[in-house]
Amino acid sequence: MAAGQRGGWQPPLHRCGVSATWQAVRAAVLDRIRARDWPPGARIPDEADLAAEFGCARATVNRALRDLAAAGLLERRRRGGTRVSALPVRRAVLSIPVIRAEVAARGMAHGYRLLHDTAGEEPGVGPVRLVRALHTADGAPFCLEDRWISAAAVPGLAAADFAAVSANEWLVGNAPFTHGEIAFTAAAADPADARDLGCAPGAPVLTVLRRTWAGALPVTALTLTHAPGHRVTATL
Amino acid sequence: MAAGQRGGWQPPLHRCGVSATWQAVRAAVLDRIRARDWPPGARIPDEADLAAEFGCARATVNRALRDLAAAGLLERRRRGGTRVSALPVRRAVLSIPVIRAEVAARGMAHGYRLLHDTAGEEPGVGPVRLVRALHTADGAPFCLEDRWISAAAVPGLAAADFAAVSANEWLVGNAPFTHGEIAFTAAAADPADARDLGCAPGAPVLTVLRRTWAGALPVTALTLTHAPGHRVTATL
DNA sequence: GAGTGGTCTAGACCACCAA
DNA sequence: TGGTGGTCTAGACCACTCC
Repeated sequence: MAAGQRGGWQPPLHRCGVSATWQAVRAAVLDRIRARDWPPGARIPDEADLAAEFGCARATVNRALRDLAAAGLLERRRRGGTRVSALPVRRAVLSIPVIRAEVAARGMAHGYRLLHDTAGEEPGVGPVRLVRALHTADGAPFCLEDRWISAAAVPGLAAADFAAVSANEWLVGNAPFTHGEIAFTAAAADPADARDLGCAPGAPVLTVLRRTWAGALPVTALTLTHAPGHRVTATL
Repeated sequence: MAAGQRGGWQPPLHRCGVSATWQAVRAAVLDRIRARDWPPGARIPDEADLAAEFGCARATVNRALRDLAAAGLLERRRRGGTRVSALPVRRAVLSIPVIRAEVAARGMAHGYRLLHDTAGEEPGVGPVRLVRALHTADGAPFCLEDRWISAAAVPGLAAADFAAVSANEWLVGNAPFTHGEIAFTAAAADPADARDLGCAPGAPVLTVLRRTWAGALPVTALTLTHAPGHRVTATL
């Protein structure tokens, strides 16, 4: 679904109740699913029927049902109709801001220090720039950013000054990507990370691995090692 | 957008190229953003102008732009127009299947054992059922499920047999919720967790905290403690 | 083959908010 | 207050896929 529609929301009262909005249709369908009026696995009426029932256009019903399908509550197939998911795979939207914005959103002052910046070679990628930096929040270590950046995929890379602007932020504006993946895992802080993060060696730290591509070309891969206690949250 | 449209996709060739599809419009706009034809922060033409340019209906442009806004690449405001995000907050969609399905998706056999099941009281919630269970994958510990379930919010709770069906799965069909939150953090395995998971005490483990509500009523809260090495992944 | 969802169109009204 | 996005409509054609 459109993430922008999440959060506090008021139903628009167009046309003063003359006809249903797509949100109203979505709510009505959701109620029937939850009331087990339409039990898991059951097929629900087709769009034309629902449109007639709700007194709206088919396009309105379509939008409502598409939204519920995107949320994992319905499964739709051409010719096969629409069914209530038997085992709904709920989906949560994870926001991934620039680290500086993430720290600022917590009401803290963001700091940044470049730790290492060298040239290297990444197998299967070619020449890369290797960067390690520390982000701080109100002066305390927030997370370590370890990454390589492909020289081939990022024109102007050599000229970037990562002492002045974090690679995290510079890349946002200078290295567009088409797709990527992200993974979360727990790890024990290794001695170097522990030193830079100011925590005990072996302390459990949340690491975020991210990798992006521009088409078939790898752009960058990074590991964010967060200070102990860090949480990543999302809304269901 | 509809999740069903992700993945390998071929542009529909309706009308043999006479007019643009919304995906084509989205791709064209994306190209201009990436080419910095429309730099970060810049205002882009309004929907009517783009519709004229692409030779399609405004609704088609609207759908394309809404999709890009949902992905965090555009910011739209009535009267204010549409702008390219200066600091795009990328969004990733996290799938949250039932644990049994998650294990099965990895091609492993799911196992389940109830460890504890008692009545209790949760401050601010009232009487709850406290459940602790272990999920296994091919016989090896996969994750610990620790949760409370509100008796007030879940009719039929007392009759549920969590030795036969995991609470995780039973709740999917029996305790609909309206909203919830999820958080990831790294922790050190405490002695009890270490024993049940078969890992060393103090080992770094990924914990997932989840909490759901039905309207204003808390439904359940759980902690999933995953075996060391576990990863949670999503696509950008 | 035929039923269902996916999408496009052209027009319309409305809500919101920046100029 | 006017311009912009948000949405609805009624109709249409098409793609997919189950029967």
